[in-house]
Amino acid sequence: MPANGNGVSAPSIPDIVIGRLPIYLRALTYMSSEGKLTTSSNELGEHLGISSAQIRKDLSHFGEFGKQGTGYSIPYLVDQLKSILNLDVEWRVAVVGAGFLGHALAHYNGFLSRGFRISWIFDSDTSKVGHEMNGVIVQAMNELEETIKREGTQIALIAVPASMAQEVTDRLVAAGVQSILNYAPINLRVPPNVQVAHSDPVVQLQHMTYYLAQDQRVDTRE
Amino acid sequence: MPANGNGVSAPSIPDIVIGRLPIYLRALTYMSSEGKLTTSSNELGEHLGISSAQIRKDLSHFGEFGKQGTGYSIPYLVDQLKSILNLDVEWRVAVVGAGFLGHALAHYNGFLSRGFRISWIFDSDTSKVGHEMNGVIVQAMNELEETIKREGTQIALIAVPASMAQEVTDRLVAAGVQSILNYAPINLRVPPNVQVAHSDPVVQLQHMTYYLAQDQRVDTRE
DNA sequence: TAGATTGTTAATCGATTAACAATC
DNA sequence: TAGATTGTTAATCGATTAACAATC
Repeated sequence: MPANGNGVSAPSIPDIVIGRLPIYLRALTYMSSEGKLTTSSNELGEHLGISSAQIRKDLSHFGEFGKQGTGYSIPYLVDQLKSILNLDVEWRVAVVGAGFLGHALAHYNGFLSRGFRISWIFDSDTSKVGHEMNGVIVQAMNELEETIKREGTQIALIAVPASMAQEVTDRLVAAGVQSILNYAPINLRVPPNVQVAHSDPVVQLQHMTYYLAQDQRVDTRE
Repeated sequence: MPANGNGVSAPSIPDIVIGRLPIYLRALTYMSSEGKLTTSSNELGEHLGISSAQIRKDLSHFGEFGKQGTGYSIPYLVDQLKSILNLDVEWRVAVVGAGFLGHALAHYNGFLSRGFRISWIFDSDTSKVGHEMNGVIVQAMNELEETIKREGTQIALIAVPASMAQEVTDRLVAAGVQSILNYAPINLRVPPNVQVAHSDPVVQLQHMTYYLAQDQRVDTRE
């Protein structure tokens, strides 16, 4: 679901293709860190468990990035993918909720190296407000709207309890946030111009338990 | 990708359908907590932004759970979905890595109410070993194999740095783990009989930035 | 040059949707 | 009974794959 709501019809690229580009970028960055300078659609596909045809088809939506006979220059393709994904500048991100999860997000090193900086943290608990988390001062919830509007914040991570998540969402959206990564296990209602992604580990685990044989489980009877 | 590797051909149900069942279950549980007793494919679809036809088709793979004219009993459908997903007993889960993320996972309340219990935590940092995290004692990494084998652990969460994730995976798989939820931002290699799910917030954010207008971003030049 | 690999086309495959008879 | 909604079929839509001419 593109959910970009910009109303642009035209040769729109399938959202499922967009969703694979960050995976390609991650794999190429990894290859680069291993010292590799070139790769082929076949090699990249084997690394990811994806067919080489799919990789070539996906990339062909955006241009011609390879060379017959030799494949792709990794640094060049990394640059191109970053540009396509609007990662040529750093995105500043707000975190709402300074509990265990907010804490983990604030300290996660993986954001900065891949285009994102946790720049604001909000929490309703006054005992947390004013304290620093990895260089960011926790702000009170009543400062949320003013800060988001003033700074033009477009991206927020929701790390509050499920019971608060919709209310927080409504406030973020009203203040101008365009993209939300939601860690609360509920379905958020947002206007069509706002993007929401979900992170719910239980959904992922429940998907996997379908394939796990019952007879191998720990028997909790007595 | 089913990746269940059990080699069973037959009237296998599409993996994409399996992946939606936990979403349905979550929404139905939410409706139930709101006091609702019945729903229709139309109402559930509106709640989730999915067509009613898709919901009926998905459920039809497993049986007939509704009544013409009145729809679905929520408690009954919840029970059925839990049974299909093998959630009628509690799954015990191991966490590898007791950093900020491992800490957040150990303290997350959402697991227990939805079928999973964090029962073991491992870390290589000897200063963490022996300390309690939400009722679980952190064990040393060299106890991993023995514990996993003895307890028959089938599910593990990987919350270690990317540089350690493949090695940890290999050890988990060798010890008998069948399903892995990986929080490290690298592609794990596993045998075909082992399931891997990824949780990488940066991948989700990069997907969304594709749709964010460049001219609205904060300009970091100057 | 010979070998390798791209970008693209057409064919295949699979998933979603629309429609409706059945029936509560 | 009349209205509502299911489960299912067939049609549509979209995504993946196989194949290959072009060319590095």
